[in-house]
Amino acid sequence: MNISELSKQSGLSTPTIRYYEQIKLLPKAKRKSNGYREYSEDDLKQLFLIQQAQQVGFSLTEIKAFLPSNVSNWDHDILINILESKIKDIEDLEEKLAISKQNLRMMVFAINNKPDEMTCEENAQRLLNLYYANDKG
Amino acid sequence: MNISELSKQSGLSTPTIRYYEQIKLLPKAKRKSNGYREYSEDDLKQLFLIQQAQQVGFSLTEIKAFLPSNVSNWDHDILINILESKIKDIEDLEEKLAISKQNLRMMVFAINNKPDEMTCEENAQRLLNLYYANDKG
DNA sequence: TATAAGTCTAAAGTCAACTTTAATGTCAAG
DNA sequence: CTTGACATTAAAGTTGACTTTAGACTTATA
Repeated sequence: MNISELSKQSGLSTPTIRYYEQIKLLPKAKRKSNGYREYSEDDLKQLFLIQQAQQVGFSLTEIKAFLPSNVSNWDHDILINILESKIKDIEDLEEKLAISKQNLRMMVFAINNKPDEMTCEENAQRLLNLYYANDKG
Repeated sequence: MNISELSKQSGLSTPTIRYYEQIKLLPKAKRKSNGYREYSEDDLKQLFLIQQAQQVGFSLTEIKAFLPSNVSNWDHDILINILESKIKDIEDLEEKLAISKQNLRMMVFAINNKPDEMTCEENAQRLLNLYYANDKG
């Protein structure tokens, strides 16, 4: 498929795809006789994989290290180590997310239950304190 | 406390703290007679809160909207809506994280169980396919 | 066959979130 | 009373991840 088709299917703009090739996040694309890039389903898979990794907070540089072409050059134990450290990163982030979610829920609760005689300003301060009480204790 | 003390306690550099004031993520700091900024424990709390929000993927612009001073100006229902949409964002991200974690675990497993007669290149391709089998089905 | 839509490259521009620089002022220790 | 650590500002520079621009070539449509 041409680049615009890959763009449609992947949800990435064509300049982004060319940019990924430029920074070697994608291998140099095969070219047709007219010089146009030609892509396969595998390229599409790669792009989905990249997007997924990006969404969970990995930088393009980090992702680069995980491309199969790179992965195959690696020492088994080092690779396992890196993978497990990524799993740990994710678990750390999951914890932070859980805390933040709980804080947000508490804010919703606090706002819904603001005592009538309290001004908005006072309530705001009260929220910040609640937030912190939860955060630290 | 002075800016360097706040820097130490918060883990943010002094230029970053000044930068946050500049973009109004922090209120204009009180000044001592000599012009030095003076901070309190509340400022430290704010910085922790900002860092926490940042870690779970909110931009500084988004965070700005949640500072108590801004929050107090808001319409109750809109505020609740925003908070709940943030909770949803977090839940979406949690799902993605779970998938990525599972994928990483599967890669670890696959690497540990690579058939002896397979080359690294072949194994890499096999991993990508495994990754995708999991991803889509 | 002209015109629009798609492709190419290289280079410049953008935006967020900082950091660095430069030039200057203040304070604490010897 | 000077030296060194800390403070101030405004402005420029950096990095990551793209997007936009400009000029040229190719392909599909009216």
